[in-house]
Amino acid sequence: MSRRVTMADVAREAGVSLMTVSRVINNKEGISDATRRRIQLIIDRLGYRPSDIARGLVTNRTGTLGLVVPDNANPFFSEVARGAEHVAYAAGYNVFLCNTEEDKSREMAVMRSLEEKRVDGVILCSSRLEEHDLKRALAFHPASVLINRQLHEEDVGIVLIADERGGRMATEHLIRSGHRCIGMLAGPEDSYSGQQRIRGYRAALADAGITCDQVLTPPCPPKVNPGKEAAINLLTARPDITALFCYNDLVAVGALQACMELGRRVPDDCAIVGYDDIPLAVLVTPPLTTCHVPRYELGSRAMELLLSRTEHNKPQIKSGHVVLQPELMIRASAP
Amino acid sequence: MSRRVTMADVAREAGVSLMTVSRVINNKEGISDATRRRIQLIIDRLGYRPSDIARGLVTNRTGTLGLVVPDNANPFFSEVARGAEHVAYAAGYNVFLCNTEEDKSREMAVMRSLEEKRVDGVILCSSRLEEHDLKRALAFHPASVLINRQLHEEDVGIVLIADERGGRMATEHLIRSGHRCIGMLAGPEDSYSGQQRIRGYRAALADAGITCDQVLTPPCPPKVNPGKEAAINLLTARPDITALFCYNDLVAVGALQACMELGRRVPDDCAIVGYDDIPLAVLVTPPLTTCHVPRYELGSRAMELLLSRTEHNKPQIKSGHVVLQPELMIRASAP
DNA sequence: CTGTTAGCGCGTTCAG
DNA sequence: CTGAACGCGCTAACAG
Repeated sequence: MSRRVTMADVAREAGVSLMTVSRVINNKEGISDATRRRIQLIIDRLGYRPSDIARGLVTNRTGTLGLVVPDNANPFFSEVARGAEHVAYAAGYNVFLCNTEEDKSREMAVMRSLEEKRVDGVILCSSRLEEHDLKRALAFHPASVLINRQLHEEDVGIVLIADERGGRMATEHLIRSGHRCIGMLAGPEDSYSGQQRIRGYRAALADAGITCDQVLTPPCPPKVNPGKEAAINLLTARPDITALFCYNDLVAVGALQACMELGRRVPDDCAIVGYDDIPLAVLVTPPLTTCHVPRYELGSRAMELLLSRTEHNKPQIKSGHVVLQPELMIRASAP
Repeated sequence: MSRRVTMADVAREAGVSLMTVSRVINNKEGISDATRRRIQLIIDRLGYRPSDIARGLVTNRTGTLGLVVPDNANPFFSEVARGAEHVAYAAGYNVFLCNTEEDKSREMAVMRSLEEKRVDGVILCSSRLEEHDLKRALAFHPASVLINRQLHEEDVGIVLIADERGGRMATEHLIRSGHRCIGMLAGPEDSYSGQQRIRGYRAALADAGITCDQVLTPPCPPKVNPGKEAAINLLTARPDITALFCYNDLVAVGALQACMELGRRVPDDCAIVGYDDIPLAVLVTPPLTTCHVPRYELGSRAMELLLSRTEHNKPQIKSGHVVLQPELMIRASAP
């Protein structure tokens, strides 16, 4: 490929000025249909592609957004991403999907890189950053939305799951089934949603007059194998536990495997409740009782919020604060 | 936020010229350590971020690459993406992860959008495009690599799985176990890897002296539910089938569910073999016999190839053609 | 309806 | 070791 076709090439070929070509490209008014068609033909023939780079330099907008998630391989986040991307594409935006791999310093690095790319806005999902760093990371972005993370700050949209309520529902379900010694595999300690779920868990126990025990809520990375390990440790240390509430479905699947390995039958010897309701939840044996979370909607709502903050012609979405409700799905792992 | 901090602001503040600042940013030689440190300090204090947009306009490089996959929610592709992104990040690149949702027109649209973003190169994974469209789509990109897709064209890197061999291994395993009527849920008809896997399947049957039957290889979208439907249809139409070879593990899980619904026990009444060996394969009951594919490596090798074609200082990787080997993992669904 | 002028923020010359 | 001028490809604002 010799040299890229530029607007000037098209203009010369058509015998018009740059502006005329520019107007055709951007579908602006004030061009006769005849010239418009003629120029479009030349554009197609030459294979001209407008440069978003050059355009971005002058308009100060890139048509690009950032979406930062802890782990793209987790079906929870890939579905959130689907929701967000769908809305973004429909509005003509592209999105950088960035993985932090549950790592704070990578999260900071990613945010900086997105700044340098001059994205028009960012969605930060389940950020693990401390408040100070988070504010700094957001400050230089033209618009931003948080998912699964609270922050007291004007100018940032927030989309949350009612996780305390979810944690409470899950735990109450286990209590109603007669369980009195309920452990929780609590997920990452710096996860906001994890903290909320624990609150719900504790509140439910307290309401039932069951004394809480710190030992019963060990943290763990939110994946299958760490969940399995944590479950083995907890169930070995505390054989009196008859039920486990898990930070998410991946951890719950790990717990399932742990029970199998320990010779504990699910749900008879140990009931298990997950969180998220990812597709995997109904594919394992027994199927997981879990808190359903509207994952796609989490992403799409966040993106709508972001776009409304980005495109000033659109009516700003009234509330910058959306709370979505979880729903308990009762299946065989904790009937 | 009032106005972005620019290089000029830094230069003015430091009492030096733009060039001096530029040299510091890009770690170029010919700056005294003293000034370098002094300017770095000012950069940090002002929160200056170099604009990749402006830089891209002059250098003609964006530090951005495209990665196009059919379905980001499929664990196979998310792992390929992990491999590719890991290599890209290590080399200082960002990547646009783009979903086509198994749709050809979206695939074309995505490729065009990537052109306009002026990415430095593209990896196209499991492209469904016809040869003509594919060549056109690649032509305007400075560098490109194909995964799971053959194409006779100089200047494009290719990373493949030996899928014909994989299909053969899977089928031979079933034949060795005594099966004589083996169906195949063949996946998308326009998938190159699907076509290769069918070839392997047919070759194995032919070698064993088993007559092939077109009816036994219905295509289906590569997901759980379509796989389930296809399996129900096939097993209902041909109850004499005692084994199914599936395009991928998602389809195989669908087949598993179909068998459960039809009251067929796996593997006794119907053996099932999948493909890919995604994490889910060992989580379902019974665990799937499947062809393991080095998914992460598929992505990382492809990205290495792409970078070697993008960065002219690096030694070009000799062969632009990499073939990775699958490996049969024998588990309970087809012992 | 179409063209002209100016500059977006930076890196690449080439001179000091 | 440092700086001044120029242009990357495009659009905004204003003329005609």
